[in-house]
Amino acid sequence: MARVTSFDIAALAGVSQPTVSRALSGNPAVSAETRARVFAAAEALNYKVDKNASNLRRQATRTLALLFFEDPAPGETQINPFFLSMLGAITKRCAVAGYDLLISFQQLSGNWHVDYEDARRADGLILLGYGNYLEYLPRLEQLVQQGTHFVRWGSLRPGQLGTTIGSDNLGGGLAATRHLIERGRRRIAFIGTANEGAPEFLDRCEGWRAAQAEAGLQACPALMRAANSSEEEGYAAVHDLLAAGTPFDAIFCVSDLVAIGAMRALAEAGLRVPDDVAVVGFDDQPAASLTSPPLTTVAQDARHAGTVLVETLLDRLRGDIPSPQALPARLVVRSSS
Amino acid sequence: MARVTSFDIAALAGVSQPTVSRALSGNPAVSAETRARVFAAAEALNYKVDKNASNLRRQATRTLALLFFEDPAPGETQINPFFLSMLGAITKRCAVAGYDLLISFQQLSGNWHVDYEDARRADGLILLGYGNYLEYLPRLEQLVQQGTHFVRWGSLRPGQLGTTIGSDNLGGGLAATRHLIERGRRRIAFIGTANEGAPEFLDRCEGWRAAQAEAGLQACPALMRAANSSEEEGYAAVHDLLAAGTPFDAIFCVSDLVAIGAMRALAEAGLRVPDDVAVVGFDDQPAASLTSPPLTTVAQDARHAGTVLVETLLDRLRGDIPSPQALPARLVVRSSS
DNA sequence: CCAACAAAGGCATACGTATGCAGCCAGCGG
DNA sequence: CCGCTGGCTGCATACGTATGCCTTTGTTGG
Repeated sequence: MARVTSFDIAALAGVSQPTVSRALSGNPAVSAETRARVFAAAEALNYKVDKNASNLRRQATRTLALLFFEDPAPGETQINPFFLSMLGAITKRCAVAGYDLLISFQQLSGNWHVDYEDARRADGLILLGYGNYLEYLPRLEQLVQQGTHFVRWGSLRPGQLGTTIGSDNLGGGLAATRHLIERGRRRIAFIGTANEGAPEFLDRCEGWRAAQAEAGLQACPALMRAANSSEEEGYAAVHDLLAAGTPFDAIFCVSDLVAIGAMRALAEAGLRVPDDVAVVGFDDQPAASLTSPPLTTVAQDARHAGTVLVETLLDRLRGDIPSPQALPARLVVRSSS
Repeated sequence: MARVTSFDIAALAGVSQPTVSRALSGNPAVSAETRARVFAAAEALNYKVDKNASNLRRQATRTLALLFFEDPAPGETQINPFFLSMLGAITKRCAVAGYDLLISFQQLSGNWHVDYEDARRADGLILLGYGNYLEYLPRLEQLVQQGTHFVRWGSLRPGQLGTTIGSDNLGGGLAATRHLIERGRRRIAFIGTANEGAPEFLDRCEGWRAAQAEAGLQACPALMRAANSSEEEGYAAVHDLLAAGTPFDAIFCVSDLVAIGAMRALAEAGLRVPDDVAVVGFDDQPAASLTSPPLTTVAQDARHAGTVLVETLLDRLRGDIPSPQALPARLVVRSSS
């Protein structure tokens, strides 16, 4: 069963191969009746354009590549559900726009695989993932000079390459902490890594600080503990916090997973949520509504985020220069606060 | 900045373009020193093969396509974490094998997009997802005749196209139910859709039935309720079960999400888990260990499953005909039973 | 009635690679 | 010394499409 090519269509429709190409791509120089004949022939033979040939000729790929940067933590096997939901939305939006999506996982700890390989296969790149993959951005600079566009998910900072889309992490941190203050909490702990290696977390931390300043309170350094996005680290952090003895009546965690670990540590210590300690998370992952008590958290809309990422990238491909965009982070109040 | 082609490498290395091609693809007819010169030149110019041209010439794509069939349930936006973990493993395994992965979401309810389009872009297909996408398999038959190979994740039944890989659903159902019987439960409910539209669930149901038969018990139809894989349906099913009045002391649920919903319904009715009613789920999703009490469940190793899928497909591409394979489903006992 | 012009479609070609085939040269046996 | 073999490389070409350019035909205005 030989391949069906545009020459076959041409023969069947009684026209030349170039006319087939023009007809199928909507070139207005083709008359309506010719176009109809071509379409009928293509339909009859179940013809599909060979994208390799088409892309080769046009020097474009109609493909976007998603580079997912994995957490370098060894043994880490779970992918954050947040990113996965995003992936679903990205995939769908690409399909709607007629773009293919190529997925590539990048190990931050290991070698850098992106270089020209991926760039040649795709018109644009979407950067996504854990950790501070920002340090790799300079290596993208040469790609940009070759005409590759990209967008990335992360923390909005000035002077970045490509276009950055991210949650309003500062606003989310503010909302969460204000909420705790409104509920009468005065000694609010912060659990999360707050350094340049995790810019989003740093922004959330800044919200925690600013909300307290607004209320005339002072963020207490003794109530900060580092934790990346895992339950174990959340557990360990609160365990440590309790051992240190500084009193606190609320915890703002940088992610739901951390919050779940935190609640486990509190329960073990015989503390009640929210009576003794209120807990607020971040993400609104599915698990957040399943904890006991259900977790108050800051919701990020992963599907919307994915859609915006793709649309922004498509804008760039069209030549526009879209501005960075902060997506809303909305407080969802449940029973843990 | 013009593209770097194999002609540029040829010029720099002082050889012809075909020699470059041969050297880079490891053709043994190229002498070691020539090969070294070519590699050095390619390195110097940061040359990467143009896959469009390469694929066009070779009539192969070095690409696998993942067709994900979505639940037709309207408004369903969450992707099952199980599939998402699988996706991660699939992606990684493809990368290791030097294949690209193209991802395409298919709406069962809507149009069928696979046809020749995807097939032309990929050497092989991986079918994955919810619902009974089996009914679409006949449409793949013509693809198979065109030389496209595929593997699918699902329930192992004889006479299927491609190669099927799936969990040992029957064994998992057996293990879960035997466990409940060992713990002294005698009236075990089954929550899950048990019809041909969800073959995996049907297999799990069969395990439930068989384990009871082994113990001289009889599976009670009055203790069965339908539910697909959502918390709401699990909740509604148990709600309904309680209203019906038939007594029961255990529930085997087809998924963790259903089990979580079930536990919520039990809690609302004032029943204690596991004292009054034991609950067992299926999947061992991350959320399973976070419920209170932590959920006993049947674990499927999603990452392993993804790896096996890719390896099986690669076997097929090499011309082997791998057998269907049932992957172990292992009981994880926690406190809900 | 002819020139000028627009519409429609054909011709030729290029995109970058991989490969069948032929050629060249060195080595070796006769 | 010649012919043969085998290792290595170059030549020519094909993969299937898209597009610049030219030709053909029909139309219109002067």
